Amino acid sequence: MATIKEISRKAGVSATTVANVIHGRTSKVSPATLQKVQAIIESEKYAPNMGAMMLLGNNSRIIGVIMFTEPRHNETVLEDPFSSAILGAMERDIRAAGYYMMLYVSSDEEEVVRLSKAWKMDGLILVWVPGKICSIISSSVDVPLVYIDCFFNDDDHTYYNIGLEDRRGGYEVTKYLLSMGHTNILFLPCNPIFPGGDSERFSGCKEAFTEHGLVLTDEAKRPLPYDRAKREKIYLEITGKDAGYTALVFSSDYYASEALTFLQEQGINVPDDISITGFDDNIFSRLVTPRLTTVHQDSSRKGRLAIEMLMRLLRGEEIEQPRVTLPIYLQIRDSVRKL
Amino acid sequence: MATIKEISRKAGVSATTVANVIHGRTSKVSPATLQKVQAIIESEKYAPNMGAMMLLGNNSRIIGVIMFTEPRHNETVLEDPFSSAILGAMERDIRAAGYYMMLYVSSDEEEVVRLSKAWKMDGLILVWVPGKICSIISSSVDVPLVYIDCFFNDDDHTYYNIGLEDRRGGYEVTKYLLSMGHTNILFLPCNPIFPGGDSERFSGCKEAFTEHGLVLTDEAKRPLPYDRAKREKIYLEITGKDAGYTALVFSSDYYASEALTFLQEQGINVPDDISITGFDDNIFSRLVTPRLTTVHQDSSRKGRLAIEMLMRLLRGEEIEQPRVTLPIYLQIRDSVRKL
DNA sequence: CTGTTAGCGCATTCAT
DNA sequence: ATGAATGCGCTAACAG
Repeated sequence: MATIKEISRKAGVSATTVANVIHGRTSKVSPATLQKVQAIIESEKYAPNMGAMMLLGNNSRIIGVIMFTEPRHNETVLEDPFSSAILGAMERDIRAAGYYMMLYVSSDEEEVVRLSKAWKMDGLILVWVPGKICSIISSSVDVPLVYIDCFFNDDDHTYYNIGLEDRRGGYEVTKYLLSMGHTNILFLPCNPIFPGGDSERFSGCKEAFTEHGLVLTDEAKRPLPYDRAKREKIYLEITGKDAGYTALVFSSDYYASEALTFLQEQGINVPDDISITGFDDNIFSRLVTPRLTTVHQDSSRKGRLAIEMLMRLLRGEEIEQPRVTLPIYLQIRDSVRKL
Repeated sequence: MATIKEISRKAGVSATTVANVIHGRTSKVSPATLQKVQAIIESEKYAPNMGAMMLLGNNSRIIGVIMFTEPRHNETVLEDPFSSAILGAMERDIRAAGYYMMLYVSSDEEEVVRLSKAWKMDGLILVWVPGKICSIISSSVDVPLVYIDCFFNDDDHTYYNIGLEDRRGGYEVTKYLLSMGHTNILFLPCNPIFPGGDSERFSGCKEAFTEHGLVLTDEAKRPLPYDRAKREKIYLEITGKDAGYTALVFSSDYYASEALTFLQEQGINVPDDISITGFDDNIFSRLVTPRLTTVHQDSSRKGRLAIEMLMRLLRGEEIEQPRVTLPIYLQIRDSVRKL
């Protein structure tokens, strides 16, 4: 509430002197005044008006964190431990760097652009933005931008992205399934939340089949709806005898765990009746019984690296590697049966 | 980037006219000018400078969401589905109401006060703030404040809080355990994240014992440390024969699931060797085997109600019930054995 | 060492 | 119907 002007009035000095004290320019202030002014600043609990700062410097120290997801899915998106881990890591590092975090869930690029301008954001983190939209945002926003798990179609801009070996993830898990004798698999992406990554992962699956002398068609891909009841219907359908699948390849531990638990409750045994694999290797995969065989990724590291890169960009440092691809590895547990 | 002034220059009109167009005061602008100005606003992608707004109106449309937790715990706090659910709900409703969400994890009340002033926040949501600190914050901040899961010591202020029947939660679960023959129980709070609620829950446990003609002493309370390895040591220790406990009463599904899974891996069977109960009834409780008997609460509703109350306060509406206590119920599943 | 001033972008009041 | 002027809080350049 207290402004510099008020403090200067109370101290009987000019606003500049107060500003000098605040900014530690002690050489420009006499010790006596310094003491007096500091005391008042303390007692008045002075806090700079960020609005004035924004007006002045054209920046705000706000980092916008945009989860690019459909509104209807909002309530759930933060509930996936994958999002939470990224978010938690980013919040901590943004704060540690002396910035402020504004969190926004939206799938409207115009809104994102407007937001970043209105708040004079110093930088943006964008999660799960479809390729075409990345280029729109990149060309409309003129502050540092770091994407997480995005895939780009053009090379007009230098995109900074923290990604993952998605393709290799799909490849490794499928290769493993093939080695266990599974040739009838179904890939279940969490469409449309993460389109780019899922198609990469599916490509990896196909690659493993090809290498094995087999073919995996697009028929082997079944996107999961947002509605839980609908998903459960699908789980039953695809585990029926007619379907003939021996393994379900999920694109997240979240849905894999959900399916595993649901199926067991329905008397369908995992992995005896059907094998299941996940993706992420988050806490869910260790909680369920049987524990999930899954593809490991370090999601909180994604958040950390994204902020680290953004801070580098803010300092104007050179980025030697604008596109980071974090490694995955196959975490074999107990949810796949050898045929 | 484009300012009103720039637009007015391009349109060859005054800034006031542009402002009139922006604010829909069409009666004060001729149709021709309106058209022309609107076109330029559109093409320039005008976005108001929130800094100027803050300076002008002394408010910012920012809602601060403060998770009051120790720094070292930061990375984990958002990973508990309980936090995520609240957070997801709040983000959505804050955005829907045309406000912006600034997320901050801190356990420094001075920092919180400074933050709220610096950003001229319109309102604050405070989660898990210890009682003494609530009164400090409430007296230092002069915008609407809604607490979540906080407990207050004084009555100097009108506190707005979205709470839970914590005591009854502890009571119900303990009564159930007693009815199943368990008289040697250990309560495991997630100290010190949630001090008020945990002591309420423990009081409920004691109450059930008293009602049953028994006494539960403070010995039956064992706070869990942040470090996972240390927790696992505790899990082993308290399930040893020397300890003699027949049931572990956790204060969150998060730790209950962790313990359950860990113990099963160590060859300690749940519920045959030891019974376990959780608290929250989140997704974890349905994922583990055996499924957790737990105390149900609707955490996303907590978030929704908090924002709803804050919006009422912002509109200056009367709040008939400043302290909401959401109901719990006992969700019986399979993690407790009848002795 | 200390004070004065201009200007950042905007809404508002008061002219014209 | 349109425009000019003011001030919100702050910093930096400049003047004393």
